[in-house]
Amino acid sequence: MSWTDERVELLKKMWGEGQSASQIAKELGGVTRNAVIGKVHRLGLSNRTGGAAPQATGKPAEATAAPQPKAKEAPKPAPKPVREAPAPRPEPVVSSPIPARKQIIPAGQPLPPQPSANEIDPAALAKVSEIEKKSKKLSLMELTERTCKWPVGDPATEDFWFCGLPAQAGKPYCEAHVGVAFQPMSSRRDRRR
DNA sequence: CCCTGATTCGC
DNA sequence: GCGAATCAGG
Repeated sequence: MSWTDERVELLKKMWGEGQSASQIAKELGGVTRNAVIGKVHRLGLSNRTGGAAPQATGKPAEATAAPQPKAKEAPKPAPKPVREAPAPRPEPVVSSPIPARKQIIPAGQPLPPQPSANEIDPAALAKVSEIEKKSKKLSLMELTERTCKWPVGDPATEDFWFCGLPAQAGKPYCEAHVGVAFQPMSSRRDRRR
């Protein structure tokens, strides 16, 4: 595989979105995460750690200030007659008059219980809410053995994805979701019969 | 152990 | 330019 314009473009896009190199590699196909990282660096992307780029072991340790031969402005006249105007935004998908909360039980394996009126650590719930913002929003096919398979949103709409954050080894969920998925069965009052 | 990006260097 | 190997860390 070679770095065609389209592939590079996708690389830039995904990298910009904060996707990991390995995920980008998987998306592109035919390349490893190393290839992606290498390309990222060659393209001049990477962290803008304006500060310092500390080397590994104290090997090199020289070159105080790298000379920047970039004395010219970035010419951006590229009219790029290719392609039409970028697609607008197929956004307005959800927003149907969905009554409060749907209690859909999709056929298939029993999905983990969505946080509801259950008795779960408020702290754990808060953590879940927080990490959901950072979720990779993976589709079903993008899940791997080591990505969090916690479903988010409503499976009946487009507003649905899987957490996708790195799952703990052996576990199906990431750290936060493991917290709410596996309860240390505490709030179960001794129910004598 | 799983993962992350960063760097090196032969090709 | 490319990317596997390696490194350094979480």
